[in-house]
This record gives sequence, C-alpha cells and structure tokens, in this order.
Amino acid sequence: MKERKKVSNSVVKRLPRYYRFLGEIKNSGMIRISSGELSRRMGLTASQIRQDLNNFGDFGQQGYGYNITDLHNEIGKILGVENKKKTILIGAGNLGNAIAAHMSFEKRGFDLIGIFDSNPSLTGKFIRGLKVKPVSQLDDFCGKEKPEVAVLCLPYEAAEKLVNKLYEAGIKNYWNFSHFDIKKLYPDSAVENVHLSDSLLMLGFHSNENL
Amino acid sequence: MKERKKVSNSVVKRLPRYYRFLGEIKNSGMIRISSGELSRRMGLTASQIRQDLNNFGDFGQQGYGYNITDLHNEIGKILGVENKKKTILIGAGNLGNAIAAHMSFEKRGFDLIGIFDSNPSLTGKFIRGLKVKPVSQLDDFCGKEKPEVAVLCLPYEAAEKLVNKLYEAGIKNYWNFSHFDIKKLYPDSAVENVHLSDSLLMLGFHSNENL
DNA sequence: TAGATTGTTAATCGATTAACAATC
DNA sequence: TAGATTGTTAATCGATTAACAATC
Repeated sequence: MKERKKVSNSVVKRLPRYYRFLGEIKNSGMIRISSGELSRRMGLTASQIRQDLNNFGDFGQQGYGYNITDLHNEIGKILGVENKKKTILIGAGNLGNAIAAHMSFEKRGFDLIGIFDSNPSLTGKFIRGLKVKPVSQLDDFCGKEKPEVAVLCLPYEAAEKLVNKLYEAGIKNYWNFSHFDIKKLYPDSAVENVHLSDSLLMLGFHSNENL
Repeated sequence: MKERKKVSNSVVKRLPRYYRFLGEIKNSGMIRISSGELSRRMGLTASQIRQDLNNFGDFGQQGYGYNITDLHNEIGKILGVENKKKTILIGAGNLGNAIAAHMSFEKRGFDLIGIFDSNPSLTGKFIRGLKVKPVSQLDDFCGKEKPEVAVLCLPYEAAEKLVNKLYEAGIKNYWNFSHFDIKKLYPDSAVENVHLSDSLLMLGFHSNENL
C-alpha cells in the first residue's frame, strides 16, 4: 500500500472549491483546461494549482493541460463522493431540520438514513421522508445500521452528553454544528466543525475595518 | 487617526474563539489569566496568543497576565459586538428560517430588522417576530431603514440577481450562504462566506484518510 | 518539429514558535 | 525585592510563488 504523505490542511480546504469549479466548467462543455486558465477563473496562481494537484497524482499532461472530466472525477474520488457513507443526524430543531432538508448529501458521498431528536414534540415528524426517531432508539439503530457519520445539530451540553454514546457505537466521523470539541475528546475521529457564530463575528470584524 | 496595520486573516479567524473561551472562563468566576494558562486551555502556544493580542494593543500586564473581563470586552469591541448593525435576511426557506430563528444576532453585534423572500407562500409568515416581506419591498425598506448587513440564504442564481440591488442600496457587508462570489464583484464589500457543502466535502476527505 | 504546459526544484514570503529583556 | 509574565525581537517552520527542465 502506497504511503501517502500527509496533505496539508491549506490544500484540503481548496479541494471542494476545485471540485465545484471543475463541475461547472465541465457542464459548460469544455474538454480540457490548463493550470493557467483555471488559475485565472479561480483567482489562484497556476503554481499553486499544480502543487495542490500533485499531492495526489499526476493528473495532467505536458503541453495539453488537464482533462476536465477526468480531473473532476479524480478530485471527487479524493473527497470520497463515490463512497456513500451511512449518516445520521441528531437534533431536528430549526437548524437540524434545515440541514436535513436542504443539503445534497447524496451528491457529496453521504447517505442520510436516520434523524433523531430527544424532544417528543419533534419525534414522529417526517423530514426528507425520514421519520424523526427518539434518541432512546439510537443504540438499537446504530447496532443494526452501523452508520459511519453523525451530523450534530445540538447545543453544546447535548453534544457533550451524546458524543460518547455515538463513539461507542463506532461512529468516528462528525459534522459538528456545536462548539463542543469532539476532536479533543477523541483525537482519532474526523471532525468538521461549522461554527456559524464564529463566522458571524468575523463578519463583524471585517465590517468594522471598512469604516 | 492611528494607522492600523493590516491584521492577517490567520489572526482574525482565532478572534471569535478567544472571545468564546474568555466568555466561558469569565463566567467560571476567574479574574485573571496568563497567556500560558489560556494556551493550555485552548490548545495554542502562549507565544501565539501574545502575538495575536499585540496586534490590537497591550492588554496584559507583566508579572500578572490578563484581566479576563477586560480582555473579553476588548476583543468584543474588536469584533464589533457593541456596535449593533441593522441586518436583513433574504431567503426564508429552510436554511434562512433556521438562521433567522436560531442565531443570537444581538449578542454578536447584529440587529435583525427584516426578512424577505420572493416566494409568496412564505411571505406573511412570522419568523422571530418578524413578518416575512416580499422582495419587491426591499428597495423601499432599505431606503427607510438603511440596513448595513445582508444575510443571503439564497441559491447561487437568486443571489447573483439580487446582490447589485443590495449593493446599490448601500449594503456593503454580507453573510453569504450561497456560492456566488460577492467579493469578486464588489471588492470593497466585507463578505463572510459559509460554504456548508464545502465543509461536508472536507469531512468526506478526512473520513477517507481514517481508513 | 515547435509550442505549450506540466511536474518539480529552488526562492520567497508569511506565520508560528522560541527566547529574552523589560517591568509589574 | 524576587518571581512571574508580558511585549517584542529573532529563529524556525511551512506554504506560496517563481523558475525551468522534462515532455507531450
């Protein structure tokens, strides 16, 4: 098995954007693109694009550039969109409901198979064709379905209480909308944090700067 | 007027986190903290914390450390939480509804004063005590209320069509949940992008790595 | 073939960490 | 005062950009 050198986080953060742009360019009917042309469209340097891509393989051809469809597919593979991961979502309040209903999970390699909430006024409700189940059924469900990914749309305290149950059930990948630090507790887990309030505060900072 | 040296984005991204941690530590009743102790709690180096803070002023005292309440307030000021900015939200679908209902705008320096949608089945509905207005009333509303910030919970095409109207109405700060690149179109605007699908794809990448 | 463009090495730039004199 | 801890300068590390030989 090929030992893959650790890819830096700066590179990883750009991958979804490459994937997005290449998807659009592909739809526009173009066949090939050079790092130079792609750099102009994305506002990066051609050097950076070539460096980034060469973390993963030699996708281009000298004198020609990159085949758009191929490159799009390759980056898709790197991002794992072809490997559908069973996913559950916990917390069907406003935010959880929106995430469940609104995100194109399938297109991005996730298969949402269960939604849970501890609030009895939400259980039984249907979201995206899935009946919201009480959290008490979580263990059972995980035992049967073996989900790999959990989306946490919960406040800090609820996340704190729940995570060890999920981890025990074998879930090691988290899309975390709370401020509870899962990675600190379970360093071998993969965590993507979405800190909406942090983002809003940064906007506050930048709006100040403009004065 | 003091010429403020441009603060790097790496620093800005850490500010909300400082603010958050200091708020919690303050609530725990502590009075003072050293960069060393804060670094342990936050998983940073003490050096980095001192470097970061010294972008904005000399908040500490040799031999003592930092007064927690003071530092929390100072960072709050830097993030503009004391300057309530009139804010409108456009797009009251699942996501917009969740954002409007769920975010503590006031605590973070924003005052949500209007919600708009072009879909007649949503207008008239109340969210967070605000009646959803049709987009056709946007110009009028902006003329009267002069909002400074817009939250865009719209798909790409709708954002693309709407942004120039908002910009013309004097709005220069955007919390943007679409993939439409506002900053490219209006480089003098302040934009915070929330690319949820990019975040999800990154989780896909990291979950792959764990195999 | 000649021109274009890659993959990759070297140079530059910026951010993080370490060290320490200043000072509370 | 002595000990602690800052603010800041210097050293290190990592990421970005530039350059160019390899090659399609």
